[in-house]
Amino acid sequence: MEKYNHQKIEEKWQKYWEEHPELYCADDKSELEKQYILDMFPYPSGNGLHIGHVEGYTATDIISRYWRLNGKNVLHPQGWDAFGLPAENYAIKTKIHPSITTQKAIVNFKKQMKMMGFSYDWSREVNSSDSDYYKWTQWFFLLLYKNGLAYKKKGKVNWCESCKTVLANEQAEGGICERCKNPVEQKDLEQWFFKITDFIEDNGQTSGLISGLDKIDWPESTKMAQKNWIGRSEGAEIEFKITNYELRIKVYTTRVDTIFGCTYCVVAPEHELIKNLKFKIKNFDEVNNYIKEAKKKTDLQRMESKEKTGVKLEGVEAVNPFNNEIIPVFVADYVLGHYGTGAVMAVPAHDERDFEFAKKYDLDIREVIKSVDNKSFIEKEAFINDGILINSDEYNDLTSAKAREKLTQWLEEKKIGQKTTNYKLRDWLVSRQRYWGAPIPIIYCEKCGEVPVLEKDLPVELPTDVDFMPTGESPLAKSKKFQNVKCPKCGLPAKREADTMDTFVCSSWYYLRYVDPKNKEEFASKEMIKKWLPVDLYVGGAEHTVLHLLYARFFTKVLHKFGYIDFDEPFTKLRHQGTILAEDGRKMSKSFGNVVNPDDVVKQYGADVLRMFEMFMGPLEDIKPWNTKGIIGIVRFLEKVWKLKLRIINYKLLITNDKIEKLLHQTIKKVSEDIEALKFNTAISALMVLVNEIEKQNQLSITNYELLLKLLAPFAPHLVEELWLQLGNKESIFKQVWPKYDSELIKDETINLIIQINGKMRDVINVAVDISEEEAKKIALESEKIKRWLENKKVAKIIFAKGKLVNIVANL
RNA sequence: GCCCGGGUGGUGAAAUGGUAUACACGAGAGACUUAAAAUCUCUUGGGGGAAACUCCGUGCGGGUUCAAGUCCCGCCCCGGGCACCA
Repeated sequence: MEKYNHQKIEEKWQKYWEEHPELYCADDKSELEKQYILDMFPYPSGNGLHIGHVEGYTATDIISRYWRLNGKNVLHPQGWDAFGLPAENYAIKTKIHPSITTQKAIVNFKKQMKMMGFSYDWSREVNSSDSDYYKWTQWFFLLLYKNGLAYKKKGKVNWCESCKTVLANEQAEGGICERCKNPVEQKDLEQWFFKITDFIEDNGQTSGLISGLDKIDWPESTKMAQKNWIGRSEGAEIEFKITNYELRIKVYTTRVDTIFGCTYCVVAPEHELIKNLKFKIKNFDEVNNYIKEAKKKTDLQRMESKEKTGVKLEGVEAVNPFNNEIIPVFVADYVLGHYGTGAVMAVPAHDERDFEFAKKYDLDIREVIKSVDNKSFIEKEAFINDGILINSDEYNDLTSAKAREKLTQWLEEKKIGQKTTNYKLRDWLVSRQRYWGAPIPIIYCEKCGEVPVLEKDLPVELPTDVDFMPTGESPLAKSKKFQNVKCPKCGLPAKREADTMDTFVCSSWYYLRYVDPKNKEEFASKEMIKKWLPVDLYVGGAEHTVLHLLYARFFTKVLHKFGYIDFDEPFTKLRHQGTILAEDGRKMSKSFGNVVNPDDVVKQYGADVLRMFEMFMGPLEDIKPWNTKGIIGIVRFLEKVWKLKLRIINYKLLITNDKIEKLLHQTIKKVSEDIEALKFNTAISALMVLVNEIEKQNQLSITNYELLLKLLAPFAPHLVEELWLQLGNKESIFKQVWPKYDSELIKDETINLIIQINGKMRDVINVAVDISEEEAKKIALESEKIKRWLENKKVAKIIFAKGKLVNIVANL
């Protein structure tokens, strides 16, 4: 018998599959039940596919193959998230146009995916940098624009000096640029935003970004991360009068119940009150200096030192509306300008930050909430929990919750405040001063102002003749041909918007395009949307928890609201593949020199081995370290399967082997259930148990061997195709039907009945599976071992768990 | 600090409240071989014992239960997310 030669076999079958697209292409016309299995489309980097891609893509490939064998009409596409900063940065370094490097990377990625045997429907391939694709990205921009959901606004935005562009908040987490890891600065710039905040709560018939999470099957951690990022908080806005003046300070608080403990107010450095009260502030120079210094700080610097600083606004005083007390006002950068009202009422006794500030500047600390157990540590720290009100006039003795309700009611009656909900989530900044992205389809006319490009004029093509070196100016502004156009409204000379869109805009809708990728009239036809969407299973890395996954949900909700689609959550079920660490336990990184390259592993062991090894390492979602030594286990397993052929005998000559039959059917059940639950590691171990058992027999029927091959097919497609052919079959194994187990056959006739004494196992007796309670107890007590254990003991009671055990409770 | 996960052999890991450690790696012993590799067989949680057998054992301390890796309470440690959001 020929040796198992993975290189030869894998090459052969990859060629065969290429020639037989009907084996894996989704069928738009089929009446069969659909399954849409989606991977997060990769950014085609020059480094090629890495081991982490292989993990997620293998999981979806197994599922896709499994559902096809189960008679489902499976849509399993792949494409390229091709725009973006890395390609452009690389282009800047090498002076090669990003379209060329990207195209090269795509060719390599695709080759590697085929090398892995992934069964993608390549007829639906999309590339976000193709004008056929970004035409629709621009169309979505216009849809948002026309509905008031895309707008231009001047304000403080994140600026990355190294990437020379603005960034969305989600891409500047922790004050660091998501791409280049340099600190982000704040700049005052006019930029384009998408109104994602309109969709936080339910919007008409469309579920909101918060409540929509309740109806989808996503990892709890991902849902929580999104909720935290949205950061909903309920509180109240309250107006504080300023003495001897008409202006008022509006503050936001979630703790109205602590208002009798408010001993000062604080406004953020950028608060307009300071400008408006310039003439009243006696120490304006000092205040102004403080503001200038505060503005200079990056978010990162602000975070590094949480030391509270601030300056009192001399000559300005506020009045607490509840007790008419006159209190000082400070400017301090621990209050954020963009959140709430940009001003707070400070209650040092019950807020950590106010406490710190009050201690530093020696301000009054007044206790107004006592804990239920009456303990007070106010000398050392703030008491921030809810409790019972004290020192609060007629509100004394109320609980915090009740007090909030009553105090807010009073504010609303007096019209000096109201209940308010605030969110941390801000609108999505989508414009970028970079070249390699989809141009924003807006034209500026001196007469008509901001004018959207007409739909019939889409796409606005990205010019190829532009110097893409970044300067902070949008590179597109350098192309006269691109910029100088006629106004679509009045026909007079006008200028195009020169910014491009954030790549996350492109990836917010790509899963819609796969259902109808060639459509020239619409982003996808209603019919195809209805047929395929939403996505049944989405697998990708956890790093997209608040970026792509939030944006994609937002887009879906917009399309739902305007009647383009009839679902408002794009991904019914989501799973993240856990990071595969390097052998040394660190992250794989070029700089550590510990990167495992799939090409090398495939060359040495084969794609089937790599696929199965990654699935066998542990649960899909767990973080797992790579261990080259372990690969040999899978190699041995596949070689065993290969060699089993030698044991085949014609079934007519075979005396049926009940033990193998039974185990085989138990394995069918186990593998089917495990695949559906994405528990590939235990599915593989079940296959190993089966093969180990078959090996112990010296003969194997063709039928049983074929069943084994079918079970293994989703995991090791190349090997099984070859063995299937060698058995004399003419058609691909993937035209077969997934085996069904015989529920009668897998039933056990006898079981090992566990006999416990006080919960500890003392004997095991083989009995009929349906043994009665009476009989079981009798057998248990008759056991010699048990008798010995029960000497000098009294049996108090006997527990019987049907089909499992007998537990004798005994004492002295 | 807050919010999620998670802690089981030498290692990756299994286990609807019911035999803890399946499967795999590694290690040890043996078979085959002049030898090695490969392959095959056996052993492999720890302690005690010649053995039969027995005691201990799922991060720590309590609890619920006939029975806890699994459920509850309080800690410790590790990983991840958010972080001056009032």
